[in-house]
Amino acid sequence: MNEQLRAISELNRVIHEPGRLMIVALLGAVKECDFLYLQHETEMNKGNLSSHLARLEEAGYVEIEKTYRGKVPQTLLRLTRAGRAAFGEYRKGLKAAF
Amino acid sequence: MNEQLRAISELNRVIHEPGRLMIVALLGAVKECDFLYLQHETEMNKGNLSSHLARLEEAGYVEIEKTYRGKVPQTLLRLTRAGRAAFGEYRKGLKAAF
DNA sequence: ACAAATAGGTTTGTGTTGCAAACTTGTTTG
DNA sequence: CAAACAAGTTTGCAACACAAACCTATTTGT
Repeated sequence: MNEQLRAISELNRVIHEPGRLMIVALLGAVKECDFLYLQHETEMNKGNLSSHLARLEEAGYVEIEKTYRGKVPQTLLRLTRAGRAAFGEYRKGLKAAF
Repeated sequence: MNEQLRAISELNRVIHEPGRLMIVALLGAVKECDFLYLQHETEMNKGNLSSHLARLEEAGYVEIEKTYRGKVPQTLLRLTRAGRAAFGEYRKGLKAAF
């Protein structure tokens, strides 16, 4: 197997999925944001966004902090160190592939 | 939605799947090859490879020609014009995203 | 010569996903 | 105080990726 194909086959699937890739790319840029901002930016519906976030949290890539802004609940999201590292690796993989 | 996120969300899913991405990348480089060469290069099993190829053919991205080399059957694969175009778009999308 | 193994794929079965609709819990508005 | 709204989560389902089993023809071993 050549290096290009190996790089492709080793791409992290959790991050590779476009829905999650959008989330990770955004969080990589803004450090922290809330659920609704993310929903607006990605144009995903809530259900979809919620489950992608759960998967990223389960993978240890995203921290989910449930808090309040006054009386309205607010969910804050940020990449973990592992998430940032995994995203870095993913981009390195892409570079190696293309 | 910003341009980076839009580029990600518009990535062609048929091509995005790593198994198929390997196939398309390889066929983009070699113009034509047979099933077994592809299997060796990608390290996929036959079943998996066969179904990814079927999906690419159905999308109009790959041509599958069943022929013989002496008495042994040989399946030749190549990208169609549409496949080449779609792969080009996909790479442009990646560039726009990262 | 003929049974068993090999070659080259395809089809089937199954566990995972990605997705949107329906639901939940709390708050604000008429 | 009922109805609408906000902020998410859970559920249900169709599509998918993957490998095991299968198929058909040729080759090899005895």
